[in-house]
Formats: sequence, C-alpha cells, structure tokens
Amino acid sequence: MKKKQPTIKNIAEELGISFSTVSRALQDNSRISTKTKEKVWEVAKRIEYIPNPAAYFLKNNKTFAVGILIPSLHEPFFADVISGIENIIEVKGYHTIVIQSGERLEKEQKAVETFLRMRVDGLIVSISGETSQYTHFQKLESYGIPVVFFDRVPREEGYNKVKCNTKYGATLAIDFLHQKGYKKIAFINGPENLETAENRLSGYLEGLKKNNIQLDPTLITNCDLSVSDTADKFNELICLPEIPDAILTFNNFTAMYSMKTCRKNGLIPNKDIAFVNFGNFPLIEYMDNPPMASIEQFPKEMGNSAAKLLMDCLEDSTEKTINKEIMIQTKLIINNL
Amino acid sequence: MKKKQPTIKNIAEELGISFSTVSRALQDNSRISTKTKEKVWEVAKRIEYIPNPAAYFLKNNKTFAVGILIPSLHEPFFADVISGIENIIEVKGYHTIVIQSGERLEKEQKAVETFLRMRVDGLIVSISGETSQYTHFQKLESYGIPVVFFDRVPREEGYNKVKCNTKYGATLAIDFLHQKGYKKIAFINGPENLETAENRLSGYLEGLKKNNIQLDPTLITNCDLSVSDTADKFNELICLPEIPDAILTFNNFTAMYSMKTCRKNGLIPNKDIAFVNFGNFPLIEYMDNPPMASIEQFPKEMGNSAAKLLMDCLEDSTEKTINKEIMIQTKLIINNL
DNA sequence: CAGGACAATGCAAATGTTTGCGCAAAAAAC
DNA sequence: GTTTTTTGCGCAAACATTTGCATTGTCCTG
Repeated sequence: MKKKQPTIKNIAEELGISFSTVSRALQDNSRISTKTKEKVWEVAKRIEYIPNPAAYFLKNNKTFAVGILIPSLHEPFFADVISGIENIIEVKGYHTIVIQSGERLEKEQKAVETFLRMRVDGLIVSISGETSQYTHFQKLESYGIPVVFFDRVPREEGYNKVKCNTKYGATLAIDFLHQKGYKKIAFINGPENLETAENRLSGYLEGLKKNNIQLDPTLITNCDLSVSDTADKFNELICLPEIPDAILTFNNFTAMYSMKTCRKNGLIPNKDIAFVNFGNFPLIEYMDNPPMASIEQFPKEMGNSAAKLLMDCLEDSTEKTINKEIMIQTKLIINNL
Repeated sequence: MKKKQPTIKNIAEELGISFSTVSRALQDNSRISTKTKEKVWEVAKRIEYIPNPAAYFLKNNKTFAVGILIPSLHEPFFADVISGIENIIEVKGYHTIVIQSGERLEKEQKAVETFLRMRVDGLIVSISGETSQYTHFQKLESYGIPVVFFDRVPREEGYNKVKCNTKYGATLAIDFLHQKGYKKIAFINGPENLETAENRLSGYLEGLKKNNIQLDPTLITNCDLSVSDTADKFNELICLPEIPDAILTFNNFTAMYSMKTCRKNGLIPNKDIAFVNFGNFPLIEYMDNPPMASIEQFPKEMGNSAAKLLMDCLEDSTEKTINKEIMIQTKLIINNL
C-alpha cells in the first residue's frame, strides 16, 4: 500500500505551529520571522517534504504539465523536438506528457481529451497526416489552455505556429540537383492536408522556375507516409515513359522506403536516381549510401521555439491569447559518402 | 486566463440536488434511483463534465500516472517498449510520463525525484549505463510506489524485473557465426555495471565453448555506448596482431558506430569483418549493408510484460510488493541483404 | 497607562472529490 | 395505527494547500 508522503501538517505538528505559518514560511513570505522560517526549512529538508501538486492545483489551477502531441516517437525528428522542448521547460519547473497520434485523427482527438482530463497547462502539437479540421483543438482554447503547433501546423489563421521554412529548403534542393545536372526531378510529397506539404511543393515549383526546368506534373505525387503507399508512388514514378533522374522525398521515412523500393527494382540509389530528402536523419551518416543531400530542419531549435512561445502564453496573463508565427530556417546538408 | 472546467457542483446546481448525490450517481451507486442517475448522466454529458484528477487524488491517493524512465528516446528499442507499455495501461485508464536519463546517473536520480513529486502510481525503468547503486529507487519503494525494471535491471535481488534472454541470444550469435566459418569473434560489450552486459558475455563464452572456439580475452572489450568510445574500442580491436573476422556488438548504436569506423579504416563490413548485433533496428532493412544478423529482443513484448507486472502490483493490494522476474526470449534474425 | 501601530502567527474558507453517517419519507409489517 | 424497514438523498469531514482576515503580543506615543 502507498504510504503518504510528508505534508505541511507534519512539519507544523513537529514544530508546534499552525500549518498556515508553515505554508508561508515555505514560500518565504515576509510575514514570517526569519527564525521560524529557518526552523521550518530545516524540518522540511530533513523529512524530505515535497509539495503535493494535486493540492496546489486545486488552489491555483496549475499543473505544470505540458502535453506534447506528435505523430510518432519513432521519427527521430520528433524525438529531437521533444528534447528541445524539455530543455526549455524543465528549468521553469514544468514537465511533459507525450502522446503519439500514430498519424490517426481519431487517436489525436482522444489524446486531446486525455490532456483535457489531466488539466495540462498547455499543449505543443504537430498534427497527424489525417488532420484537416481543428475543432478538437478549439475546445482546448475555449478553456484557456494555450496550444502551440510546430512543423505540421493548421492551415487556418489564429493559431500559434512554429514553422519551418520548407519552401526555401525545397528550392535549395532543386538548386543543388540542377547544379549537379539533374533535369527530371520527381517529388514524393506528404499528405495534401498538411500545410507544410503545400509549402514544400511551392518551393519545388519555384526551384524549377528559377532553374529553368520544365514542369512535368506527372513527376509530382503525394503519399500517406506509409511504407506501402510510398512504395506504390515510387513504382508509379519509375513506370513513367521518362523515368526521373532525381527524387525529392517528404521526410526520412519516405526516403528510406523509396530507396528500398528503388533497390528492389534493380536501380541503385544516387547512381540511377539521385535522392534528396527533408529531415536530416541522425543515423544517415552510418548508412553506406545515404541520400545525396538532406534538408536539415533543426528540430531542437523548433522544440526550443515552440516551448518558449508556450511559456510566453502561460506567463503573460493578458486575457487574449498570443497568436504568433515563428519561422525556423532550413539548410541543405550534403551527405558526403 | 484559464476557464474552469465543469464540476459536479455545476451539475448539482443545475438539477437542484446535492453534489454528493451527483458523485454517487456518476459512480452508478445503488443508493441513487435510476431516475436521478439518468438525469445526472444527461447533464454530465451535455456540459462535458470530466472528473478532476487532482481532487480525486486527494481523496484516493491515486494519479493513474505511470512514470517511464529510460536512457534515451532515440534508441528505437525504447520507443518500441513505450508503445508496448501504453497499449496495456491505457485500457486501464493510466497514462505515461516519460523521462530520459541520457545514460547519466545524476539525471536518473533527478528524474526519480520528479516522479516522486508528481506522485506517480508506479514506475517502469531501464537503468542508465552509469547506474550501479539503487538507493534512489529504494526511496520509491519506501513510499510504496512499485517499480518494474526491464532490459537493464539491477544486479541485486528483490526487484521486479523483465529481462531478455540475451545470454541465449549471444550463444545463438556465436552458433551462427561459427557455422558461417568465422573463428576470431570479437565482442564490443556495453558497460560492465549492466547485468545484461554480463549475461551477454556469459552467453558469448558459452557459445565459444559449445563450438570449440579457443577463447581469446583480447577480443572482448567494454564500451560506454558513446560514439567516440565505441570507435576507440573498435580501433583497438583491429590493431591486434590477429584482426577479428567477426564482431558482436552490444546494441544498434554500437553496431552503427563501429561499422562506420570499420569503413573509415578501409574495411568493408560483412566482407572483411562480419557484424552481428543485439537489438533489431527497425530501419536495418533500409540499409544497403546491415549487420549480417541481429538478435531480436522483442521490445513490444517487453513493454507489455513490464506494464502487466506493474498493473498487478498496483491492483494487488496485498501488503508486500511482488518480486517477480520475467524472461523474454530472443531470436536470431538473419538480415537478408 | 490607554491607544494605536506593527509584527508574528493562527483560523477558517476555498478548491473538487469521495464517503460514513444521519435523516426524512414512504413502504411494509405487525 | 403504530412500529419497523427500506428507499433516496443530504450533511459534513477529509484530502493538502493557499490566502484573506482575525487574533495576539509588544512596543511606542501622547
């Protein structure tokens, strides 16, 4: 059975003073004499008193819990973002609760319910590949729980967003490939409902125009990020009358999946078809034949920014929620073989 | 500002009954008439009442929170274990709080403090590479908070453990390599303080004996799981008068790190030196040249077992804590190229 | 030496639940 | 028609904490 942890009452009894005095002493309130405070602190330390967060919440309506809602822990990008978030919030006394949506809208909605039940103070979210309406998040806002979206953000206005300049990244990728002499550059993009997919596409288009490459719409395709669909889309591409000589992929996994399919078809990645991907996979340097280049999205910075923005929302007690958009730069990293 | 979520008082006021009746109605208590219950349920649903967990905790001393303490989220093994845990506990109404120790004892101790502060109901732990004393966990037990260790467990008796039969796995690996004709099989093991490292070693030794391979102690080395130390240990191995023709590594990362160092030295993995590793890396199938074989540790099963054991501890209100050891089997997976 | 000022502390209410106990009214038993 | 049982519900305490207000004691001032 669970033994109770010490409370301020235990301290009060031991010192023969009232527990309200103890409470104030622990808060270093000026109304309590230094002598009493020191006695209280001594006892508190000795019996290893830890304030009870449940009681604190009842009075102050604050849990110091931040919910993190992401598609999957297995994508190293998100694991990095989490580390970035934690670094910022832990020094402010907050802790995190992570839930994975698994790219499913239904699980995402359930997760929001869970966060509501747990009374988190705020939420940091990257939406699932299926999400295109945001009513479940509006419920949070209606209770005054601030939400910060990162990377995969709602398409609508009126939300806190930390975005990544994937449009620019896509253009960089085309520049790079064009300079290397590639002409038929395909794009396996992510789900159309994701704004970032749209941005990547517009960067891709801009890159083509800039480098005077003729647009071929058959080279552009969207996948649902699953293994099978990525493979299907890759197979469609290499069945075209003119096989692409380079492919840009939505993330690490679509890169991996399509490179595997590439090999299965007897084609050698980066030799027969050049690969460039979004998201710099930390293990890429341990691959024999990684994508030729990757668009680094600086997940740690994104985590930092998202966390800072959320902290601002939580500390600024101004009535209206902040609605800020932050843009993180991208960079093209050439994976030297 | 945070708006308050509805309470049972709101329901009581709306129906003009006392809130204790509402409480009992929500619990489907037999003392309340069906008619009243139905009215209560209707209102509760309409105003989207969610019980306040803080208030519940004050009365019942239960948070329905399970702490998970792991070395790193970036090791896919642990990400899989987490999914395994969640599948079990979420149906029982629990949720998880994950903290990474980063292989550091100090962070691990701090994490335990945090879990204590948050009043988690129980804890699932895989200890850091630095951990060889367990006093910080004993404090948890002294408050009656059950702890289940998995994979990396304390060397001492008297704890709940979900282990993996890595000893058997190591023997399987030697069998495999011997059968393939390898004779000088090196072993880059993990930190000596980990019991699982000891088990892997004894499986390695048993495998050698079983296959009549002469033991060469210079082929056995321990690393601290960092990139640099792994590389160092690999370099030492290939500076030996007799270079090993095969290497068994402690986990996915040591495999990756040493394969990279291998290539840096102009040697081709699996051609000049065969690689076999513990932990089946999910992305291994997307590598051009993965380790020749991997010892699958079934992380999802481990997560399931650990979670079930913890649930047993939490539900069995028998005074004494259960001290159970569960063994998960391993399997050698040949990574077809 | 009464009165006020001020310092140090205690009381009690409030937060949202659960639950033992008690109380009324209706139903059943005599 | 009185007593007993049952039914249905409310009161209030308890959980750990914070905080507005009240209380006590001491010292100073007029």
